[in-house]
Amino acid sequence: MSTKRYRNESLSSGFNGEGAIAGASDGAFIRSYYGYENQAGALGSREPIEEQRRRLPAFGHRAQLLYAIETHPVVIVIGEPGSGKSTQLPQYLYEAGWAANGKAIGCTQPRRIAAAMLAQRVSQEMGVEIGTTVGYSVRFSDACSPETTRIKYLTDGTLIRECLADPLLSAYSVVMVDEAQDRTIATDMLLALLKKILCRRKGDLRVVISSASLDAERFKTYFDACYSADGPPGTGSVAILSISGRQFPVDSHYLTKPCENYLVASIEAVMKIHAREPAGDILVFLPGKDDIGQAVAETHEHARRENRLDTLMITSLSAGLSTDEQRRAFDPAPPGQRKVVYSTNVAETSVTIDGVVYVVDCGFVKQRVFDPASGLDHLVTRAISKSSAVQRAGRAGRTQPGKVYRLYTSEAFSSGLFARHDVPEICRLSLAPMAMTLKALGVDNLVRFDYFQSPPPELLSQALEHLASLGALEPQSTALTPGFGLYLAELPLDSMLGACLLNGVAKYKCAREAIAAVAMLAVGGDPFVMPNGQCSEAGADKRDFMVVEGDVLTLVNVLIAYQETPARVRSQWCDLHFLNSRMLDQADRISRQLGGLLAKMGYLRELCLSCGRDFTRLQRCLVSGLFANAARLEADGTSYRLVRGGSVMWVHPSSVLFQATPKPVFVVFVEAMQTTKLYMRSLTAIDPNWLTEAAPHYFSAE
DNA sequence: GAGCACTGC
Repeated sequence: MSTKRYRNESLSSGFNGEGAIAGASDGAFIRSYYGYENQAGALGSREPIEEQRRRLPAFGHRAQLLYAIETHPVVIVIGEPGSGKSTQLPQYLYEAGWAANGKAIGCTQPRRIAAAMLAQRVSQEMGVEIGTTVGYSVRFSDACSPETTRIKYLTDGTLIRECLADPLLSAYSVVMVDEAQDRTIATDMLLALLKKILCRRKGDLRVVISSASLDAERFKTYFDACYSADGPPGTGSVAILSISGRQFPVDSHYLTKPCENYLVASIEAVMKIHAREPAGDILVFLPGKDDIGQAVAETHEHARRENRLDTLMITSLSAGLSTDEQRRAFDPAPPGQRKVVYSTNVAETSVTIDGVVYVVDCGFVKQRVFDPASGLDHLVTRAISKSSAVQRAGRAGRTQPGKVYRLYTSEAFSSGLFARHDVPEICRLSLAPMAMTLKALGVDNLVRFDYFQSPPPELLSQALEHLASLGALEPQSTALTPGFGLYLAELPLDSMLGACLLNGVAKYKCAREAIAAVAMLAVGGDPFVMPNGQCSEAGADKRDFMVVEGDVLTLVNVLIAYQETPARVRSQWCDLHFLNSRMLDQADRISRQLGGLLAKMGYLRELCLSCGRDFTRLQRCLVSGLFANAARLEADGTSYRLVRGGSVMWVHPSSVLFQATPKPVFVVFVEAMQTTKLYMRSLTAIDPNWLTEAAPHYFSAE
């Protein structure tokens, strides 16, 4: 490993190392969620809150920001992490009277946890109860009151939903779109909707776009175009502001020659840091859970052989872990020990781990991509972007100067192998949900819509064809069909699952089972836990719920049994049957939310209908939404072939049909996964006649 | 006989 001192320019530029103090920051704030607010965080500090607020970099820009927003309908704020932009800007606007007219200042976040935590933090800073002046609104949790809430944190998805009821967002005087560099589909949609709304509201709405990256010009160009048409010519519509962050310098170290195996290299790097570097925790970025598990085991083994096990605290972090399991990664190492956290991308933006001084970056990430030709999702491991590398490195400099060890050469990093930015979601995911929402908002022509970034035409046409095949679009006008299409757009579900649900309720009269099925599938994952040493007992319990019709019916059995268990003993019941109670609780909440939405759509009477033991009704209901994912057994008796498109597919080993012999001749699946083979997950055995019944047009050529 | 990155309404 090269020890040449190399300071990454994009990291050191604009970073304010000198004079930086540990105090209130976005990071300290997120950390407080895990209960560590007393460690150098703002909340436990003796310093009065007002004093802490004044020390934030954002405070020095207060007047400048307020002037900019007074004189410009759109302000773009480039803020480094730790600048205080997310917590302070809305407060400055509130203090300056932007909410005095009874309207609210909205601040959107891509993630629920960030919205809730920011609201928590800001309500404390302002000394008010959460849900009064300061509130938040995310799925399943609404701490807002329309009468009193003036600063409102919400996810961008929630604000888009609010657009459906209030297309001009008339309840807001200012909308701040935070973390715009993430470029989620929801953020992209919101930018486009806000541009339209700005033109209609004639100057009484302000938009603040807050982004960590430096491509402010792109945001400016997009919103400037809005004003060249019907506003005064020339400049004056969009202002750009830059707020430096609170970040210590991070020295970058590259490999002198490429490594063959990033897993081996990362463990070596950890052991070297541990042997040679002064105190400070190590954060290692790996692409997936399996890598992390292996790394934990091998690091353990290395440390044991070197007789240094008592000097290392080895932890892992990924989104799938329970809160208790995650907590260990945030626990401080005991005295005399150094903590190592092997993490997926969650640690890149979503959470901040205190005390990290060294970052090891393998240079890879797992990303979902959608193939419009087959209509299938794939999970691929690919090289990270340069901005992602900078973000990962920055994690080493939150509390003191740090070091990043990059497991690739500096030549490779400068080459085209690492893209400048990540491919935004609108260019790599299925656009069916976006297309439905835009249609529901009255956007007729999705091809000529003024996107922040235009999606690839093949993704857009695939989405429209897909929605048409489900019966959500009128054949000629491509408007949403009055009942089905509009309802589908209102459901917080993937379009295929939404179609299963609506047909299950209205057509197949099995609302109870249909709701249970889509709720379980929406949560995702495997409800059956296999504890070490108790695999045979756990396997026996799994068999109690298993049915030959496949995974989805098995999931329905599990959730209905859970729901029939009295609430106070559900958790013990789950332990007894080796089930993941967190997952079932989440599925139960989703099923209740869906029930409420269906009742509002006028299906109150149908809601209690059940198909009982008549499973075929539920199977036909599933086919009505999943027919595009139909596969037929090949002559070999194990592999399948997609009915439309012809890809060869395999039953995923997690499926209850994996061991079944003989296998069903026809199946529908919920998702495809490409790893060593193209696997089908969440299967249901079907009768091929149901395919033509559900979608005669779709299978007419067969 | 393999293994789910991460969000969100």
